[in-house]
Amino acid sequence: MTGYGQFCAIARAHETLGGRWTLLIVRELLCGSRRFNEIRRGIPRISRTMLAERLQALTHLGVVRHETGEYHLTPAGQDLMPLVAALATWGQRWLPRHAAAEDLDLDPVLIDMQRQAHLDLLPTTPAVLRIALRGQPLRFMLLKRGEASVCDHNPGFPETLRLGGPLAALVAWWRGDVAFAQARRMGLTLEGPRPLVRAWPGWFERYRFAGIRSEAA
Amino acid sequence: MTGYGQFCAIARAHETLGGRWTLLIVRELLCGSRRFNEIRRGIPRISRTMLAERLQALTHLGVVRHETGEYHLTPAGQDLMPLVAALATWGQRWLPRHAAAEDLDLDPVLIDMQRQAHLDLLPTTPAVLRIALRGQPLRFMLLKRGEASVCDHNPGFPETLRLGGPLAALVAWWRGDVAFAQARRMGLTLEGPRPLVRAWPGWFERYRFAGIRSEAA
DNA sequence: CGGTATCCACTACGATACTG
DNA sequence: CAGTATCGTAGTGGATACCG
Repeated sequence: MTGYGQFCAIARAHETLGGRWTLLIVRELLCGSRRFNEIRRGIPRISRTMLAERLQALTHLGVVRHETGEYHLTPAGQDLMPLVAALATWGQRWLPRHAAAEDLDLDPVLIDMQRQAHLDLLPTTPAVLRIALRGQPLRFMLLKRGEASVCDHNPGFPETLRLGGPLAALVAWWRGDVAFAQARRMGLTLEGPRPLVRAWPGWFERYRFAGIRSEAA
Repeated sequence: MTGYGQFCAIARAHETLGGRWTLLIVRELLCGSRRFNEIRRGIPRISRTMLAERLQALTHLGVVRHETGEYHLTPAGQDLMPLVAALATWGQRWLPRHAAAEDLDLDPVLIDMQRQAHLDLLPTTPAVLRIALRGQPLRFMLLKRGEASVCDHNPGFPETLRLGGPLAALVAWWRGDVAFAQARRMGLTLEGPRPLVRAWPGWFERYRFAGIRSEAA
């Protein structure tokens, strides 16, 4: 017995979209990812098999279109934005903030930061941020006027800034749980020239849903 | 590997609420069900074990409160309404209407009809509707001013109306896919005194999301 | 890079029986 | 009525290896 046997659109939509990974893939596409491995970078724990399967299912459903190696949302897919936003809003509002900071991957955070950088506020002289968070892989972020990008290796410029400490502290700030100063009190370290360090948090518009107040007991 | 490893509230909310059955249980509670078996009547295919488990999980999450044998939504639970509505809206708009009429259970439809009856439009002299749809269990609906209820056996009044034909036709009307006249062309039959038959469809405010236009190709 | 094919482990789920 | 306990299975999804 696989179906719910219900006429109601809630059940039918859940049968269709409720599978593991599915809505995360939609989120990646809503955020602008287009290529197979680009999507994967935002969802590191999904297997290639699974991603391929889900993308095919979404294509058959009419949510995704696949042409010239790129995946795009159809109108039906774009219309999933309210649903995804409702999920995020509820989660920000009611899920406990402190927990869940365990067992997180770094890359999705960095990709989100890259997406949310104020490109026009970045410094004109390129700055490279070395990101060495406890227990996480080493990463670099290039920040210069008009461009923000993440790489595994230093792109060639001098490392002007160094970020260290626990990922949980970075996430707490990014997600809107605490101010940057408090994230530093949680162990996050940002080192480099004083003016750049002071300016750095302002270079980013935090997580899209960072503004939603927590109501969790 | 069970988690998504994502900081994002979408993933966290989905880990929490995305399991099979969970949102259907929330829907039942949002619609006003309170007792264990009352919830089950709206979700006939869930096992008792599963329902008990899910309710416990929801209680631990702070979405449901259990006292004096009744289940209630907490504020966090009531705040799931926008999410459930977004799911239903997307489903009504984009999922194919024709299909999915196979393999449906009758009872959830009848319960929804009972909930959506205009109690003040029902006739003052009680009318019993005998519901004998092809391949479905026999049911009765008592309709009288101020009360609508569903039972497995005739509650004692004469059967003034008889409903027959395929469940798919009833559902198509209820869900807003077709007008009542067209449902009859799909094989739905309603027999009884002419004035009651004519009035009957007007006694109900159809499915909550019946008004949402389908955009499906 | 962008997938597909195959295999295996696990666990989520349903059926059944039992309790207060 | 309102559950809990136990157990067997079907199906999901991850790992691995392989293609174009």
